[in-house]
Amino acid sequence: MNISEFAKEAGVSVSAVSRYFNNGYLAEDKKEKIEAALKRTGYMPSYSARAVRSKVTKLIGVILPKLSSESISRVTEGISEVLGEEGFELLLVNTANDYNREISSLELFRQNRVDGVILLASVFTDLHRSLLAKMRVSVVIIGQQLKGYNCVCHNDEGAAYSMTKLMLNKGAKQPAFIGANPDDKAAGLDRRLGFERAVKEAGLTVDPKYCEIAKFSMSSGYEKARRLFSNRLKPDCLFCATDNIAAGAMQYLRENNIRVPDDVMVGGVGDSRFDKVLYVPLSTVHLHYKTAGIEGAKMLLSEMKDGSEVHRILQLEYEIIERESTDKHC
Amino acid sequence: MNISEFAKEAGVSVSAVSRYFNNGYLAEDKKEKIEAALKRTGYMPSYSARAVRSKVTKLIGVILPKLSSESISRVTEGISEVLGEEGFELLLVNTANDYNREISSLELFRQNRVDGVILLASVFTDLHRSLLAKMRVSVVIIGQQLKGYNCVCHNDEGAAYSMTKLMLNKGAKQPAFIGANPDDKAAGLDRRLGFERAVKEAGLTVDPKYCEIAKFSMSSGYEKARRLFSNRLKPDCLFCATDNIAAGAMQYLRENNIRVPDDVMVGGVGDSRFDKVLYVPLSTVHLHYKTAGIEGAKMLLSEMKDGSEVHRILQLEYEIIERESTDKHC
DNA sequence: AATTATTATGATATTGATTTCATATCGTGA
DNA sequence: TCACGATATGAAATCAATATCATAATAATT
Repeated sequence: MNISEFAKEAGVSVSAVSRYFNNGYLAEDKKEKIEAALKRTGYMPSYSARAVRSKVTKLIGVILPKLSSESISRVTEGISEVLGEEGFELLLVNTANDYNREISSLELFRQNRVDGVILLASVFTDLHRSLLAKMRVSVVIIGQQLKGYNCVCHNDEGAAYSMTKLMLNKGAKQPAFIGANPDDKAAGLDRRLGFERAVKEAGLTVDPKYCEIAKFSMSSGYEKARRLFSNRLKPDCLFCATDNIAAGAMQYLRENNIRVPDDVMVGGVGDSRFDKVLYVPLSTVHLHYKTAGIEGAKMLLSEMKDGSEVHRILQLEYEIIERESTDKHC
Repeated sequence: MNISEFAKEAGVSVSAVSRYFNNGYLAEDKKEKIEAALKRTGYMPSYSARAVRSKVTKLIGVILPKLSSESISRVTEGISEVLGEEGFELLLVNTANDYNREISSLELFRQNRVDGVILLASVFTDLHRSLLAKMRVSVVIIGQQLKGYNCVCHNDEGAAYSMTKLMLNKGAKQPAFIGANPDDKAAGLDRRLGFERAVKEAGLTVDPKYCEIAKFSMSSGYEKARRLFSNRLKPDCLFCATDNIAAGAMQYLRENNIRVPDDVMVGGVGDSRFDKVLYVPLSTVHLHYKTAGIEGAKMLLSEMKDGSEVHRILQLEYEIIERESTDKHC
């Protein structure tokens, strides 16, 4: 059933029906006629047709590297909370860390499918930049910084610095590092730089033999810990770029009777749900993931409203959470 | 820029452009003209306009009770994998366990917004049923059973039964239970029934004093464990309806020097990532969440293709994973 | 060679809504 | 009483695409 059939059924004009759904001038008796007919027929206006004429889809495209990650789903929850409030729905694309899917979904969002885009990318290439430039809708980037766009990001360098410093302050002399791919500027590069700054500031040197790069999984953390500890290397503190990596690494330590924190202190980033129930509760850095989602969504809404060309970068701070894994007295 | 402006720019007819994007008959030289013009202009056809005429949105509505849950995000990952393959995108609605949002998103999906719907509901009311009946697109339900619809669900009763039985077989005589809201048929009621069947089969009785209902969170599990163990009650095995609840409960046991498994065995459901890195690795039941998403999506695709009125229920089986938390010898 | 199939074409109708426009009615202040 | 703004109305134009249709040009089959 379409609007004109429905209008006939209700005994009013097509315009009246449209006005009913769009808060135009409409006499009370017509409203009643329409409401009665709505109950009889269950008619609903077509969103696609509405979108053609009014150019509003009430859809926001959200591009994610994966779905089953605690940090990402917290961001998404924040986004969904704010946008849901304003009557927007999310068109979610899971790129599964696949570069091509990321590109093709940006293409997709150029087809008048969405009113705005929120991008949680990990890597930016030239192709990303050129596609983003072609976008005709507002774009907000969460988790990374890109000049010319509204961004919400975390102080990754600071978070890594503080956590490493916390361990070095307790007397550690041989720091080790398990990080992420440095192409990922935030979680990979910046957290590495924070680690290095703390090490250098403590008058120590960053030894590449004590540094590993892992994937974002527990099993990868386990594997890299094996490489770090199975040689004659003897790190006395270990900074991991994510809690998942840290949890995997600690599993290796446990299986090999390396005591935490007595033999090695361990620190992570992310404040994952499981941190406090690990066999040694894990010290970590809380990053405001949900807040990032909330603020990113608000930024998008305001950019969509003003159409302002001024872009700003909102960097959220962090909080150190100390638990037993770094509870050592010098 | 719209199709007719673009057609003029490319020097071909509007029909030719439409055929180019829809694999109709088209001569090679026109294809080339169009491709050249595409590069020059960056034209993209409007999806909304296309949807009005062709009644295909290439969008699947997915209704979830929350985003930041490991089990749910695994289901979603499975869904996204299969549907992405077929060129569908997900219109995600996070109901945040809010009954009204669930209803309103079903309403939303009646407005020709999506080609199909996947519903991960926990509770079914009459209003749910009547709205589902009004749906003009295919619907698949994941995680619960509802007559008249294609469903993919887990053997929740069996999973709970087997895990409880495992503990009782090791000599436990005083079983305890921390479950979920029984309005949630699958995770609440069925897992409770499985627990009860195992208890009765072992010749024991289900004592309500040893049963608690928790929310789906670690902190709620902690709280309910406190209530269970702080009285003079002395359970020697504890079945929890989810791993999150179990992890919270174990945290309480640890803080109160109640040994696992020596004093109490603990079993959960869900095979969460963190299970094996808990201070006592947790025995659990693996439910095929991702498979549920994959199979649900496939069901939806085939229902959309045939438009068949035959509905089937696919019940996925489970696998017991034994770890230290139940590793006790009688 | 005649007859079908297949490929190819572009004008026009159609989809289901909103927007515009010309016009009518009503209450209120000058 | 007149003029003006606010309220109200429905026909028709518009949005950006696809579907239909009538028709032409090849290719394949008898």
